Amino acid sequence: MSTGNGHALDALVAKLSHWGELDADDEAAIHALPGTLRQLKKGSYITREGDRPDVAAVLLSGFAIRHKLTGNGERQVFSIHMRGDLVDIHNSLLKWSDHNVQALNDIEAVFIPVSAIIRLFSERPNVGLLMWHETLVDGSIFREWTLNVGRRDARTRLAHLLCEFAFRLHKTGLGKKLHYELPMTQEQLADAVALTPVHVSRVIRSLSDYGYIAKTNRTILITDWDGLR
Amino acid sequence: MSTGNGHALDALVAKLSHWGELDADDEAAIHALPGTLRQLKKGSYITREGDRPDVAAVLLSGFAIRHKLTGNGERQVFSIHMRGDLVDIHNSLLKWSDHNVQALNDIEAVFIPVSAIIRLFSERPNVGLLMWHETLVDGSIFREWTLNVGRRDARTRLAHLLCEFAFRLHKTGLGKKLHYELPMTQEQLADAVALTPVHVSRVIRSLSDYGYIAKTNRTILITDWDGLR
DNA sequence: CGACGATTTGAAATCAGTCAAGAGCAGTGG
DNA sequence: CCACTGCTCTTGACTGATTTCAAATCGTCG
Repeated sequence: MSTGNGHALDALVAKLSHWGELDADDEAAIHALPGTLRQLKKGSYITREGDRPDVAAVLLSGFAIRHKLTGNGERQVFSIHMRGDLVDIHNSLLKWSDHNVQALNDIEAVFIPVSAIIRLFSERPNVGLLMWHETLVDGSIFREWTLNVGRRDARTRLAHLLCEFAFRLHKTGLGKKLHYELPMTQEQLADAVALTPVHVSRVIRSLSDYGYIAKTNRTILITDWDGLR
Repeated sequence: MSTGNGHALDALVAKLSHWGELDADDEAAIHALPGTLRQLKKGSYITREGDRPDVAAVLLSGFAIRHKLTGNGERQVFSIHMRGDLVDIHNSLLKWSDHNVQALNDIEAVFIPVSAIIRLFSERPNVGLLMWHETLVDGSIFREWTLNVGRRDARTRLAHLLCEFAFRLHKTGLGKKLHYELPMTQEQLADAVALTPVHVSRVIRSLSDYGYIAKTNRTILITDWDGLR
C-alpha cells in the first residue's frame, strides 16, 4: 500500500477480528486497500459538518472526537476515538457529513478512498459485514452515551465517562485501568457530558473529595472503582 | 414468503430504494426473505435489553420506540419508528441486545431470521450496503437526538421533537406536515426529551401560549412552523 | 519572566424537578 | 345511563441542581 510499510492497517484488522473471523484473503484484501498516511495537528478537522468526504480515516495514534453544534453555538461531543478506530465511515458512506471529527491532539491516520471500501465490500462481503458490525457497536456505545447525558445527574455522568475511558484506554493498551492520562480539557469534558466547564470542575472536585479518584493535572487515578461505578 | 401475500416487504424495498438503486434481482431476493407476520399489542416488547434475538423486525403499521433504563430506573427514549423501518438489526446482528424495543400502540411487523439476512448479505452485497446505509442514517438521526437532549433547553427540545415528527409522519404518509396525531403520551415524550412529564406539560402549554402550536387531546396542529423551528 | 489558556472559587440567578392534589377522559360493569 | 376505576394531564408552591458572571489562581511554554 502507499503508506510504504504494509502494516499500517494492522490496527484495523485487529479491531475487525474482535467481531468475527477474517480469513487470509480477507486480511490480504484489507492490507491491499489504497491509503495515505497523514499527520494532523491538534485541533485540526478530519471532517466538518457539511463536507462531502470521499475518504474514510483509520486512526493510528492520538485521539479524535466527534461533535456537533446547535444553532447558537453549543457543542455536544458524541464519542472519542483512539487507535484502530474506523473514525469516519458514517460520514463517508452517507456522502454528506452531519457532524465534525476533530483531532484532540497531534494524530496519525490512514485515509482510504470510500470507493475502495465499497469495492472491497462487494468482493468480500464478510469484511463488509464486520465493518458494519463495527459501526453497530459504535451505535451501542452511543446509546449509552445518550442515556448518560439525558438521564443521569452530573456526578454520575462524569463518573461514567471516566470509567469508560479507563476501560477503553486499557483495552487499547494506552494506560492502566486505574491510572491514566486524560486526553481532554475540562471544557471538552463538559461538552461530552453536557455540562458547563465550571460545573465539571466542581464535580471532579467532589468526586475526589469523596475519595473515588485522585488527580494531578491531567492524570487520573481511580482509587475506588466500585464506588465510582 | 410465509406471510402469504409476498408484498409485506414492499415497505422495506421502498425504504432501501431511498438510499440507492435496487435491481430486479435485489428486489426479488428481498421478497424471497422468509418472514413471519405478527401482531403485537400496545406496550409489548419486540426486544428486551439482554435478549439474544435471532430475528429482525420490519414495522408494517403502528409505532415503536427504542429505549434503555439507568440503574435507578430512569428511561431514555432514543428513537421512534414507523412503517417500513427495519427496527431491530442493531440488536440482531450484535447477537446481544443493549436496549429495548417496545410497541407504542398495536402494531404489525414481519420478523425475519438474522441468518437469512446475513445470507442475503453475501449473495447480494448491494442490498447489504443499502441496509448498512439505513443503519447509518439511523445513527445520524440519533446524533441529532443526542444534541437535542444534551444541549438545548426544554422548549427548544420539544419544539425540535415535534418538528421531527411532523416531518417523518408526513414523509411516511401518516399525517399532514402541520397537523398530526401524536402517538405518545406526555410521559413517553418526557422520556424522549429527558424531562419530567410535569415539565413537558408546562412546556407544551407555553408553546401553545406563544402561538406556535395548537393542540386538542393528542392531535397537534403546528401554527407557526418557522417560529417552532 | 510574561502571557495565555485552563482551572478554581464564590455569589446570585434560573431552569427544571419534586410533591401533592385536582380535573379530564376513557373504559367497565352494573 | 350512571358510578367507579384507572390513566393522563394540569396546576401550584417549594426545592434543588446547574448555569451564569466575574475574578483569582495555576501551569506551561516560549
